[in-house]
Amino acid sequence: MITIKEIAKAADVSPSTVSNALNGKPNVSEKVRERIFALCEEMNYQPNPASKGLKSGKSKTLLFVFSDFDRQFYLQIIKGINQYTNLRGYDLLVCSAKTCSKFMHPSITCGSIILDRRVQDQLILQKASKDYPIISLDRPLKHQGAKSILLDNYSVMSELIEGLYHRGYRKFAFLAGVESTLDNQERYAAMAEVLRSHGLKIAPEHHLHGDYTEQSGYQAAKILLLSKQLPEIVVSANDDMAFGMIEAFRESGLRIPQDIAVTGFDDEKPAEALGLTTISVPNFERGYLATQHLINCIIGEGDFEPVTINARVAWRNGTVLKQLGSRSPKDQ
Amino acid sequence: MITIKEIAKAADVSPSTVSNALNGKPNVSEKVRERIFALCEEMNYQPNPASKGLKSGKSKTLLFVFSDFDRQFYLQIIKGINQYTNLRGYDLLVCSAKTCSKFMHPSITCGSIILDRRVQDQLILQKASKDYPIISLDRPLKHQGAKSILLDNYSVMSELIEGLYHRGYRKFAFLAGVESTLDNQERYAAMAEVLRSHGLKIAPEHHLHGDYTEQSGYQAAKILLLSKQLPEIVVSANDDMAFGMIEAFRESGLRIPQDIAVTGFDDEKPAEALGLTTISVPNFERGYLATQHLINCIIGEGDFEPVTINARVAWRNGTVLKQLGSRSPKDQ
DNA sequence: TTGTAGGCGTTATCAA
DNA sequence: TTGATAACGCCTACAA
Repeated sequence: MITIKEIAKAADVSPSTVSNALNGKPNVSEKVRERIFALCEEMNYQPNPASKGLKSGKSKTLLFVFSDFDRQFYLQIIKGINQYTNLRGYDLLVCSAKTCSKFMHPSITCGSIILDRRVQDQLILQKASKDYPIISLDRPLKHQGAKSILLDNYSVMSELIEGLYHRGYRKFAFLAGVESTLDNQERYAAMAEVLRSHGLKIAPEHHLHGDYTEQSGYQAAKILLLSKQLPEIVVSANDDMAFGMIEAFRESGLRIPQDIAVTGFDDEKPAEALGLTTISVPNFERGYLATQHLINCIIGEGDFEPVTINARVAWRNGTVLKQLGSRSPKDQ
Repeated sequence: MITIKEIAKAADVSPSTVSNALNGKPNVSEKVRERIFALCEEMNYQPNPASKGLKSGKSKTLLFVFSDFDRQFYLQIIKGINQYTNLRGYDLLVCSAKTCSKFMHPSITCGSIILDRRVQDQLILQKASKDYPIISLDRPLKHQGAKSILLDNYSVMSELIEGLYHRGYRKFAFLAGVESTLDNQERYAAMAEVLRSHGLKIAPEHHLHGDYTEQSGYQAAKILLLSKQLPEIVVSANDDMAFGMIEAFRESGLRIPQDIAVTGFDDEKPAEALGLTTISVPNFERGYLATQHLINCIIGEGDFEPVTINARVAWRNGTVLKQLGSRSPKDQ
């Protein structure tokens, strides 16, 4: 590797002069500057970013941590992050939970956005500080240096269930995601509460379990089909599982939405083509906003109060009937 | 930031002893080692990766460069890269073209995989060397230090067109992507050659142009609909444009595939649901393979000969008729 | 078993 | 306008 020293030797000046020239300092003569630039070109000099970070300690690079490369909507989040990062003149680096610890360091990056359940809370708390702010998505944390951006699962899920109730649905099933996640808990709590307020509840055999994958939705549907009584509608904790269910129902000859209705959560790309009623999460905006907060914290103009953002119900007709008929759901 | 020095002071030993302890060197007594570890924990010591890379120069971190956060199938490539990277005990960093130059340096990463048209050939040639190998996807390069992994567009496109010919199609249109890209050129050349071998060619008004986006496909279809004579089939240079076309045709009341057939390229997720006949590219495998070659080059066991991989035609019935009828295509 | 000293590539300070 | 020197945090001979 060519270093500043070798350029200096070739240009017959001192290393500091080369450094000054390269950094556009005014105290270098035009003649010398030109000579140095020519030599850098010629010798293919590549500045060593590690040593640069050593002295200065500042990096102007943000880190985004995520691993779940299956979930397409994450791309929208990256897009939002990427766009705002560029806007403010920062660089973006992406890595997965496995290796993020190493890169969450002021000498490499100056802050991070975490969207990866596999990152331990403890690691975030350990790394976060006013000098190294961290934004965590979908993960409530109370810490000076860590700021949470949360989705208001509860409100939007309530809106969905209310809407379904008013369309005439009474017999609900819930397809849960990973039980331990806060998202899942909130989505379930909202649903249960709205139903309770209408004197309804979910039958135990209609409380289904998946792990957010399409396959688990397929399996849950197959199991549901064994039960004596089918629900009128299955509310899935995410789209992927809803897709799996729909496939399983269709395979069994059930018509959707006439025989059984399905809703999702996330509004992934195929949801629109399928006409799936689901929850549309403003992912691009989430990423954008997260980055905005992060940079503000970095430059000392942000606070560490949690922020909540809203989603909306995307009503579509492919998987939910407009009007079920309040008492006799099967007479379609 | 807590450094090794401060730990040393607190533990009342020298910095080198701390370094030795932390690196598991045998020349540290159990007592001292324990004291040091406890203090690191207590003081929340975070080793500075930049300085580590300074001396050794080796990083065991790979870089993947891509920006096109819209194209979903890139996720599959990352998945493949990520999986193999983990397998070999390396770390993975992802960045976009805009900032990659900075991170393509031995002090940060030890090699990169480039899948981003916006990265200039020149930059790759400048950075690549036996000590810093670069794998470029879909970009032919001849250079010691850079290895190309290319898709055999020509063969698979020939197979598609032959198959369509044998199904009875005669009047072909081609919806081109960005003209300057090699991918597009090869796809067109294969199509033209197969048609020529059967004494056919594409009418000038049936040579359509897009830029790989869904919207451009939609527009191209609208323009095509103005022409006096419609083709029997439009072969699109990618899926996204095919999706746009299909939407436009349907809006105009055309039935697909009865009135007009469509094929794509990429086999993106929605292609299956739509029944779109398209080219399925083994993206996960490409990523996996690219990483394998990269690491082999890094450890000095690879070569820099280009590699070609094969795609396959995914025949589906939603957008192409099984048998058009060799002479009278419209009598469906 | 521990400590000292030098170096990695760059930047900043200060002197020439 | 330039150059010498020290410093950033860590590692590694080598000396004690």
